[in-house]
Amino acid sequence: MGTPDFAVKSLDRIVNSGHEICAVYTQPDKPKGRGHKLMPSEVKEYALNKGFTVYQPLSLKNEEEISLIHGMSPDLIVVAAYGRILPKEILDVPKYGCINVHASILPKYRGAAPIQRAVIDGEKKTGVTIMQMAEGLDTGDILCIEEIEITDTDTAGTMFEKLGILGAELVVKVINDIENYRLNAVAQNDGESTYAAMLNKSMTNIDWSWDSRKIDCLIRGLNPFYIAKTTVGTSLIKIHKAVCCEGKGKFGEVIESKKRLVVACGKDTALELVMVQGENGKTMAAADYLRGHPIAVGTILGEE
RNA sequence: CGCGGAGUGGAGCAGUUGGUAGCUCGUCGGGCUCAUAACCCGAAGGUCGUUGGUUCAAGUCCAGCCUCCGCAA
Repeated sequence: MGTPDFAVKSLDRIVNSGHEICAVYTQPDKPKGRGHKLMPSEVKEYALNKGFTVYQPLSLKNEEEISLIHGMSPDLIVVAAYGRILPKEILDVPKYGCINVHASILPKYRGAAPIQRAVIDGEKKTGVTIMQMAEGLDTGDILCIEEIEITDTDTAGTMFEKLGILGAELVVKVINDIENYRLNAVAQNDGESTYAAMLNKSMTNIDWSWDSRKIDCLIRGLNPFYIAKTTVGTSLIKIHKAVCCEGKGKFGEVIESKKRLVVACGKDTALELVMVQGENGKTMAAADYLRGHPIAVGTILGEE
């Protein structure tokens, strides 16, 4: 059970390691993209390609769905970024229960956006946890954890990729020796848990009073799901990529705008904007942007 | 039928009420300088996304198509 590319990676590894797949569950097709066309999830595309049976129920909390799964009598259900709650009746169906591939070092960053939140918070490392699923949200016993570094240039996008691969390897390892891992499961310390709430658009406006590191982490943690933005006069500008650098000035003040575009931030730090995108434009290097949209030194960003 | 924007020399943009296509940067040549991503002089480079239409005349107006992008999910 899963939906995005992150889940495809695990599914693919499971398939390739010779396990039998009785069915693949994914979210229903949703209208997406320009024109509001109905688009299948990445998992669905992969599964159909491989010829698996695909189910896309709106909810699993009803008799029909539960008995359908019962009928398949699976040994194990593997869930990765599925985005639906499994009722207890389903958790209890498989011989080995349900396991989940979660992209954080539990009990930290339980919830919907663990990868993005870890990058935004400036964490130095994150990881993948394979856990036995319980009724609470990401509260089950831990079967296996592997950590991975977050570098200064990682974005939520690159971490998704890395963690997806790591998760796929790890989940196969656990499945192959499931009985042993179950015996050595460790309960989570609920007192240390934190919750990674979903991202929303109100976070995308850059607050230039923050120090540049914090702003950079926000930019990288949102990318590519959202792109952080600010304003130049009355027009919007999105910032795809930035890097911390030397300099000081008023919050949001442009202190260099010839070859490089540098903005002063809080605590006497500064941020060089590297890849930007103007309104209705495509994303481009800051120097390219400046040729067609000159910005005077001293301009304050984020103010109308 | 979800809404909206854009396609102009290598790059990024401008082009007003239709009438010789401009700007910043880059490139090439020359000059100046101890020196430079600096400065000065000069040059090359565009069938204005595509097809058709209106017109004496279309980058500019109209219709279709292609490509890209934002909102929304």
